[in-house]
Amino acid sequence: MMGAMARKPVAREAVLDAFESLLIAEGERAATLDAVARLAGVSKGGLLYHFPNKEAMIAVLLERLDRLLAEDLDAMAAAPEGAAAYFIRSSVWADTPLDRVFVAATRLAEVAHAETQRRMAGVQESWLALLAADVGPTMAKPVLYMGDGLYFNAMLARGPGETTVGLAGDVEALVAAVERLRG
Amino acid sequence: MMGAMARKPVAREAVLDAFESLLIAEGERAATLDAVARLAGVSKGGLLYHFPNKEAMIAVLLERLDRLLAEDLDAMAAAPEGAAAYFIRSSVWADTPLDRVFVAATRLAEVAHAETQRRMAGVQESWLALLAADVGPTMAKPVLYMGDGLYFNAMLARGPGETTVGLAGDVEALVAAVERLRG
DNA sequence: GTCTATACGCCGATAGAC
DNA sequence: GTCTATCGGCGTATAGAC
Repeated sequence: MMGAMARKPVAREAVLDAFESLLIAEGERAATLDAVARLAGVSKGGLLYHFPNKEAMIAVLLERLDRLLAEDLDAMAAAPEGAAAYFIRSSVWADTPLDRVFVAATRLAEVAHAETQRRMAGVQESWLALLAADVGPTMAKPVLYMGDGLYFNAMLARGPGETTVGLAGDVEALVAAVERLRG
Repeated sequence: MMGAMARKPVAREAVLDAFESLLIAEGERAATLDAVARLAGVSKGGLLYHFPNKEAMIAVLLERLDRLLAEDLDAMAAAPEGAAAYFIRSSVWADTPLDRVFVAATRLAEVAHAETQRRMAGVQESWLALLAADVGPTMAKPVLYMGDGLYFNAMLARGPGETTVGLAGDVEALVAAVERLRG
């Protein structure tokens, strides 16, 4: 028998993953309940058993964002290369769980979803604080914007996923730039 | 009498402006034909007289983008402070005509509108070329990403418009950062 | 827990009056 | 040139069978 903690049926996670994937690959408009259900391999009715409505699905996605982000902030604070270098390197699209929720959430923020916008603003503040501790308060924003720009470009390319080949090569130039800004 | 060049009725421009405003302030999903028509002060049928369908409206918006962008590239190339400093300063949201079409177009690119994505990629290349001529090939991308990050943040804030007050003060730090990267 | 069937509103677009 | 009326389709959500 499963313990009392063993909830979260597989179907539920599959639905959430499908929602995330569609947001990333095809944008918010394509992430309809129908499309999500199809990709997750359930019916629309089945989907709506797990999530009473679309807002509920978004809310759980944002929980996932919070959780993965908290882990990443710990890693960033403890990074041997320093928070700034860690941040830049992790701003390249690498299809990690955090990359995925982050981009998915960005798609929601872009269509003016208020709660998502609030969360994303909070994320930026957290990153900024750690960057300021590493490279100083005045250079923190330049570094933050460099990382954000990386994401922005990856997303415009034509949705991430297709790893813009040139990008990986740019990271070292960015890390080098960060070193010059340090102090 | 107006000369042969005097086309473009006011209503047509009003519709385009309304479309742009809605994209900026409320995102792509809110920029429906109904909403655009209402904001422009015409009926849906009236709107569809000027633009046979929504794609046509997007196409004309992209023409506006191209036109304003070409002007800005000229100014950037000729800027006394250098292309990089000009670029960073102009990446701050200032509600200029170019800022507005650019953000509006970004909203369309975000929902995976193919043609818009192509145009935006072209824009990035043009900027990159001018930046490379100013700060050198390796530091061009760090500068480009800084500017893009500025836009990204302004858009996440909660749609641009509400000028994130702190931002204006950050510009000098960014310009200073660019100076450090020069070489 | 998962499905089918269905209600209902909104979106894009057409037809045709004025 | 601008309007009203209307259609087909899709997207969210509900009801209820299995």
